[in-house]
Amino acid sequence: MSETITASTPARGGQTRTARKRQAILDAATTLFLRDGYLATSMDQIAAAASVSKQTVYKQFADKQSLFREIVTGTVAQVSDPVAEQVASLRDSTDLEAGLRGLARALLGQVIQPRMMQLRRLVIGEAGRFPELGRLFYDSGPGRTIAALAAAFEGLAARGALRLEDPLLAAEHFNWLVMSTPLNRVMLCGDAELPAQADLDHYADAGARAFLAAYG
Amino acid sequence: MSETITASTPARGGQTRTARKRQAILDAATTLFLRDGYLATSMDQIAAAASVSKQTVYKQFADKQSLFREIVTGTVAQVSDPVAEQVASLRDSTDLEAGLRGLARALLGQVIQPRMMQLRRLVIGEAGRFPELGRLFYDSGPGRTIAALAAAFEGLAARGALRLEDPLLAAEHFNWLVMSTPLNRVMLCGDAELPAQADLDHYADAGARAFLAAYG
Amino acid sequence: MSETITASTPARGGQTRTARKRQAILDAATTLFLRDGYLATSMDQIAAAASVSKQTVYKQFADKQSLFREIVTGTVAQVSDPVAEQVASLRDSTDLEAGLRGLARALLGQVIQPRMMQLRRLVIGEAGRFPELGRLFYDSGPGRTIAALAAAFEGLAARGALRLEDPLLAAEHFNWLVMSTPLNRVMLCGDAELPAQADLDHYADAGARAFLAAYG
Amino acid sequence: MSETITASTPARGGQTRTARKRQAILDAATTLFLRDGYLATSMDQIAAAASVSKQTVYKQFADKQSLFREIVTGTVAQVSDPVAEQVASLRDSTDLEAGLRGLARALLGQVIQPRMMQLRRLVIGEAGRFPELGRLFYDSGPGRTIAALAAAFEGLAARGALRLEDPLLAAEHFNWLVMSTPLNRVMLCGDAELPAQADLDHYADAGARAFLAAYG
DNA sequence: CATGAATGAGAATTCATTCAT
DNA sequence: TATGAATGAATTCTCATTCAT
Repeated sequence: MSETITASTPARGGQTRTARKRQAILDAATTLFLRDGYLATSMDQIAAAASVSKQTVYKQFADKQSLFREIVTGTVAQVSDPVAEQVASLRDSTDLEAGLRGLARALLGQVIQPRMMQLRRLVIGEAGRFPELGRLFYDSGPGRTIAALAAAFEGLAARGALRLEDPLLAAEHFNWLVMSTPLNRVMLCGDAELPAQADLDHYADAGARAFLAAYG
Repeated sequence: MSETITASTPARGGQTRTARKRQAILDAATTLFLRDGYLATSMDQIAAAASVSKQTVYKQFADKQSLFREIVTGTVAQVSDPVAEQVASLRDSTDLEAGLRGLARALLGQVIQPRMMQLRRLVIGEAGRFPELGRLFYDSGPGRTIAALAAAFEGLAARGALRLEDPLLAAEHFNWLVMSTPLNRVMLCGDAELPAQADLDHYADAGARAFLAAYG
Repeated sequence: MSETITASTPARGGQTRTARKRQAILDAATTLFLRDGYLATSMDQIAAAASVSKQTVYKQFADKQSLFREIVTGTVAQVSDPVAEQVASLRDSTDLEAGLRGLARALLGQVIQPRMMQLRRLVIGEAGRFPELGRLFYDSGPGRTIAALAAAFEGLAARGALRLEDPLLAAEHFNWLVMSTPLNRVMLCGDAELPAQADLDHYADAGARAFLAAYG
Repeated sequence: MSETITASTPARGGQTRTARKRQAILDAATTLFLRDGYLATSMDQIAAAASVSKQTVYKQFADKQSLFREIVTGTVAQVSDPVAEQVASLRDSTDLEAGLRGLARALLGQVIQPRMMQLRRLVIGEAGRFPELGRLFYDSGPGRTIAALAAAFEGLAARGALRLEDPLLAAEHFNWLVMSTPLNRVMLCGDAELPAQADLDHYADAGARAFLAAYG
């Protein structure tokens, strides 16, 4: 018997047609939700942007809230991963100042990405409607980074490379010294205000330097 | 200014009836916008909450956007005032550490108020729709505080009480060292996460201490 | 001061404009719900039939269910009243057979009205969605009639005019002897099957006669 | 009739796969239509409940109305059969009272079954949309029973066992004396109101007794 | 032949805004 | 002037039915 190609033909990219459509919906919805917010984005828009019928959207996602939650959860997960490794590499750094400066630049670079800033604005703006997403964002974003920093700092303090009593507090201080200034400016004044790379580096370096002056 | 005599009886509080209704609308709209956001608040709700007909709302405010802008502008103005004085008083403080600690507590106390946090979330969430409000908030909030701090720090540096090259940068560092930790936590995790007063003081003190360790 | 005619001008029929519109909505909705059922009647249809905007409908009635409940409750009330009096007059009737026959005709006449039959069908058909309406209908319709009959029969039995042990049971028997035949036929076969007045009288008389044969 | 050989393997129960699917659809649709009504049941639900694709449903049944008609017709047929025999057996009964009482209990037992009550509610509720189903139900249900009763009663009257002029009328009276009370209560107040078996027997006995008192 | 997608419409409900009274 | 009604469109979600794969 010849091999019949049936129903779910696994076409482009090894994905079934359904999975491809699902991905198109997720992509479209991500773009729209991040740009316009939850209420200002309609399911019609999403379906149109994904070149998919509304039915298909509703067959894949129970309702608008589910879709939104999935979008935010997924986007958070995408961005929260790479941070931890960078923090961990701090322990082995021989030149602490250089290590902190590099880390500062990396962290700030992560956080200041347009996509990341939109997500932050979105989550903050919808904190009333979706409180669990705010907490999720905190835990996988700042919370996670700070926890990793605290662990690293504790190690450095044990080696005498840092002088500190409360590693968590020091981690908070480092984190926000490095990124609060550009973060808040961009968050409130828009991506138009996004500083040039040189300025970002300057903020990062200055934050690392101030941290070392206080805890070095 | 001469008192305008209108058809309306100038009753309670020396305000004309029209002015009183206008105020009722503003109050109601402030509460609702801050709680539910721009899109989720309807003109019907506002009129009902102000015990006023919808027509009256439209007579006083051209449209929803105007009303929203006025609300945000007004609320921003209310809160941004008292900060400057407190910063200015830093110059005359004999005990710098105590002065900074007091200032830190005061600033954080201002910023962490529920009303203030709601406003911040609202402005950030609507940054896409009302970019000018984001900038306004920044300029009358963090921007203004930081500018005042920079001026004060410059004076202290001139007196040799602080060691710094870039007063604006130092001001940024002080500001965010003091409030970033609780601010971000509450902003994302909700007012439920609002720390107790003792914890707030601790954050403020720790921020001031770290600042002094770096710049003192 | 001249008497100003303000806002709610009490116009036609002593009703305010709002009340008049409300009544128009109720009338239209009654007709449509009775004719087409709950699900097959749309709020658009109702608004159109009442020559009223959909907004006006929703301002008067919270939602479709509320409107439906009000319709059914109101229609039930309209029809359930006149029965009791007729039953009560039975006690004073000197000619029991004539009295019962008259009562039978009256009861059947009430129940068999098209409006009443539609209501019955509607309530039965929606018993799943609105169980409370089924009970309401029962209590104000058959239940009430039967209770009144039972009371009357008890009196007659005390006078020796009827021979019975369980007045409630006798009341049930009388009621259904009189109306089950035409009621069930019309309910299932439609108003097209509605018997002529002479046939109705015949059913009523035959029911009363059978009742007397059993309980006389 | 020759057994058709199709592409499908004639598996379980000697039924072809197609026939099995058809049956699954009918079962699922029966359950859903009886429980939720015509409009509130969607073809999607039916397909899902039958574990069959929607296309398969439409391959077997032209449209929703056809499927509904088939459901109701079939369910009516299932239940209407056993009644006739029981009625017929009345002729040979030596003890008329016992025979009537037994028949009354049997009839009521048939009619009061939950499945039967759901069907009755469904047919009544959809009488507007599907008038032919109401008539069908009447003819195969009450109509058929009453006709059989009339025939039996005529025989008994000829034997002098009953005293009656209009056998059809007597049949109607017997039928409704026996079941109207519980039937109407359950139909309107829901299956929650379903009387216990003892109560049902009591209604049946009382109905038979009243009938005998009138016609014996 | 059967699965998922598409269609095209229609449901309930809400909105910002503007007339009429 | 201020109230209720109207407008007209948009929202989320569902439906019966039909293609395409």
